[in-house]
Amino acid sequence: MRPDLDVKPWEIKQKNMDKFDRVIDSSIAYLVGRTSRAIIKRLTKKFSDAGFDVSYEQWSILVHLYRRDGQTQQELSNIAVKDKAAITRLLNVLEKKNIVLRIPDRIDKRSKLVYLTNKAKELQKDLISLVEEILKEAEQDVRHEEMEQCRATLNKIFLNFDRLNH
Amino acid sequence: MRPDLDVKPWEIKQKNMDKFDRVIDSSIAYLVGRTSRAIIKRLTKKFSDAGFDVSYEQWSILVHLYRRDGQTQQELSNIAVKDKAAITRLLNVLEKKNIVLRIPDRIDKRSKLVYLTNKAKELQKDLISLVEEILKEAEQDVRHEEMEQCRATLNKIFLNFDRLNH
DNA sequence: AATATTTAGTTGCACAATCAACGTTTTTAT
DNA sequence: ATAAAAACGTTGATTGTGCAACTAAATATT
Repeated sequence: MRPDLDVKPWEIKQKNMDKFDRVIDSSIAYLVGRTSRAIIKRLTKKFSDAGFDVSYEQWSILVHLYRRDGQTQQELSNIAVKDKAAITRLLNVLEKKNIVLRIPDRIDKRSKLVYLTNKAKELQKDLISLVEEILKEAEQDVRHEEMEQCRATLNKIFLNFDRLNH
Repeated sequence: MRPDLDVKPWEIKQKNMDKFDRVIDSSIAYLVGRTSRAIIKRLTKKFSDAGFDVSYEQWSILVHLYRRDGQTQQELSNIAVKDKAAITRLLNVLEKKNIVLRIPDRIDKRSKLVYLTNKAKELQKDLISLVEEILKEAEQDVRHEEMEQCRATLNKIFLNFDRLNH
């Protein structure tokens, strides 16, 4: 019984309770991770229930193109904070679905410019509506100022790590 | 040039700038997503630089076992907010690395109880130190109250979606 | 001008996440 | 007591991610 174990779990719990509180529950890493996954799950379901064959990850590229299309893959990689290889593959999928197209840049032949198709523009209104619904859902019981403050803090934390990651 | 495109990007930008601000930059989904990825990247590097062959995902299970081992896979799935299939596979890896072991529950024969090995306990102190360093890094320029508030808000948001996801 | 370095994008590899389907065991309902 | 429903864990299929190595093109160095 309880092989390979010389300390009982409740003893560990006693000794390190405060430490674990800091490292787990109250850890910002845990909180942002599970919140992120919960949002992804919700968005995935909303899109799919509404009959749109667009994954969260595809949306996360698409939304930056709705803001401004004709960006290079590198720019998309930076703004979406994803590896450029991930961008390549997401664009492969989006291109196969006829939602974007890649045009080689005439000036800098290394680059490709990514444009939205008409199909993407047909989707735009509906997808954005769904996402706005989701943002409303997120804000239940959260005052406007509180949300603003949370965004600001998350931004600081992101920048702290982003600096260290480069 | 600019094929399949009847609206210029700067026109889109003009028309919908406020909408995109809401849907992208200031969107909680975007912020938690990129923050989560930045933290994972940092932790992955810290662990690997320190010579520990433990991924972020493996750590995210391990930490809950450090708090209390002998939990079922279902319990781990709930607390880590991951699909039980994901837990199965992460435990396969951790078991192969001799960090955990699964013991069938004598009472409920459907369940398996997951225990830490001595090797896991040897890692414990070092891994937790590294994570505490990371949490410190996150808090640069963030006042204690501010971080508390952010955690509280994230918790609310998570619960809002968690409710909808079930 | 020739060479070295950097940059953009792609591919292979290893890893992880979710969903659905399945076998086994337990619990609930009839 | 038996049958139906639910719960636990595993597996297969599909999708997405990051790192490192690579090709082609642009920029910097000398």
